[in-house]
Amino acid sequence: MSDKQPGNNMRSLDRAIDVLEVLEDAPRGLRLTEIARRAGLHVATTLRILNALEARGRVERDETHYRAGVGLLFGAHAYLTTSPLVAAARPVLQDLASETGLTSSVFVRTGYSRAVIARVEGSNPLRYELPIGERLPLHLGAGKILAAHLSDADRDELLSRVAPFVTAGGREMTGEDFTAELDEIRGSGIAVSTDERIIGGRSVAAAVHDRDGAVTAAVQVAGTDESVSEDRLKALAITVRNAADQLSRRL
Amino acid sequence: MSDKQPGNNMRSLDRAIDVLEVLEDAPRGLRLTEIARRAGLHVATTLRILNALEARGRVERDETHYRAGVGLLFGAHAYLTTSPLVAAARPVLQDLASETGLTSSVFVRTGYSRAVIARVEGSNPLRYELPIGERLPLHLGAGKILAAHLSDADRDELLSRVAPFVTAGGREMTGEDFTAELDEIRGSGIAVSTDERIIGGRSVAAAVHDRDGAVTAAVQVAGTDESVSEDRLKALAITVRNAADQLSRRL
DNA sequence: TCTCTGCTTTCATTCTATGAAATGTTCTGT
DNA sequence: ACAGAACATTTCATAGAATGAAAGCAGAGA
Repeated sequence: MSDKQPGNNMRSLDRAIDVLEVLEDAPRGLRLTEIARRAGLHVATTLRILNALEARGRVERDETHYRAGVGLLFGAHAYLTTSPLVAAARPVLQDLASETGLTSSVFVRTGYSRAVIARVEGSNPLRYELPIGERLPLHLGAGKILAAHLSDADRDELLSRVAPFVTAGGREMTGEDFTAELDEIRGSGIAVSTDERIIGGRSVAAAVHDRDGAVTAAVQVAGTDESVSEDRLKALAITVRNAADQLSRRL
Repeated sequence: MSDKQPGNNMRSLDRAIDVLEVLEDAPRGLRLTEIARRAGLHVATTLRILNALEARGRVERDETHYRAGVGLLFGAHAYLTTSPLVAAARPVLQDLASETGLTSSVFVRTGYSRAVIARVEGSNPLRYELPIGERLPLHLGAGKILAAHLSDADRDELLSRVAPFVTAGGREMTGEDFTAELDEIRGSGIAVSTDERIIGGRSVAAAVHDRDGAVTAAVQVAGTDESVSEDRLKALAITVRNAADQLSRRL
């Protein structure tokens, strides 16, 4: 899961997080052996970690399977209520959604993934389920605008993890293709994606900068390829960039 | 924070969770020394834990303060999408809310607190903010129905932590009062609360049992003391109990 | 400038965390 | 029903991670 980064002490804690990440990425419960395999840990070690986490409500189990526990809710709640970014994002998304009629979201990068941290549904709210906290790829959709501003080392690491890949729409991308696209995105400041993560879906995203100019988040509008039609793209690009800039200013 | 339970290995992991819990309970960022103080740990230890957590996105910091990190969202998402209880609760709450017009919730106990794991707003949705994952007391409101079914040891531990206490409405409760009320609640299977956690608020709650008969969750309807009027209580008690039983059967 | 408070680093020691292996348990297929 | 495999748990000796004291820094305030 995570490469052994030299200089990082606290091995058992680090491994516990490995275990948690395995659980977080699984759509259903997993057995001990499988968790150990995916986390790259010894079974005995994995068991001890799971027991410790279970004792604290961070993990739940039935007879045979382990899954995420209720205790994990507290952390998310704390993040959503204390993060200045989340607080700043809400009103911006509200405006963006009512102006465009599209579902508007803010993403943040963590490691080599991203997470939705705030979302306002557009006029036709597709699904009820709130996707906050879903782990999404950094190389597809709005993730690209975040990927485009990675350091060289981080970008290479990302490439080595995902490239080459195929989008949901069937487009094949090599590492070179992807790097080139990221350069383009960085130039224009806008990432447009069609059929990348979901077929029939299209999105427009722009980067949010913190006070130091570092890219910390992305603002996105998304919809079907009909609601985000080709001839709206130019206008949407401007709108989304404005929203992103507005959010940047609020930080 | 957590008593040293003998036989629990994985000390550093356990302490890391102590640190996380401190952060989760803080309405805003905290300084290193303060976190160490609240968690009952040495500053150096606390710092190492925070660094390890920060490296994994579980904690964020600005110049001086630490707070919960984005990485914590993933766990909550995983819990909400994989927990059978959450899945079973949703339709039951939907029915309950439309039948009563009241905000309907399911709570789960973790340690000596509880968490909202599912909620459907009633006819007058008070607040936009989604409270899923909020840590709430076990001795007030719907928490009582969970407290009423604790083991003797756990109940004593809870008492030692909170009793004596005063409700939001100003009622003073000693440990004996509280124990007596819990006995009553256990007998009737229903917990009614007025002005306990919030002034002007009233709720009715019933217990959910798993296959083994253990109490695993609580179903609650809540509103103002006007919307949950005295003369509705009898009918609501039956409705809520039915909902709880229905949920029990789905597990 | 000096002092106080809080943060970070260093270091020797201890005892936690570790993995191999043995033991116990639950599936699977015949 | 049985044998064999796969999985889960416990035990144990050892390595080295985690620990806390103390020293070294940095920043705030007087």
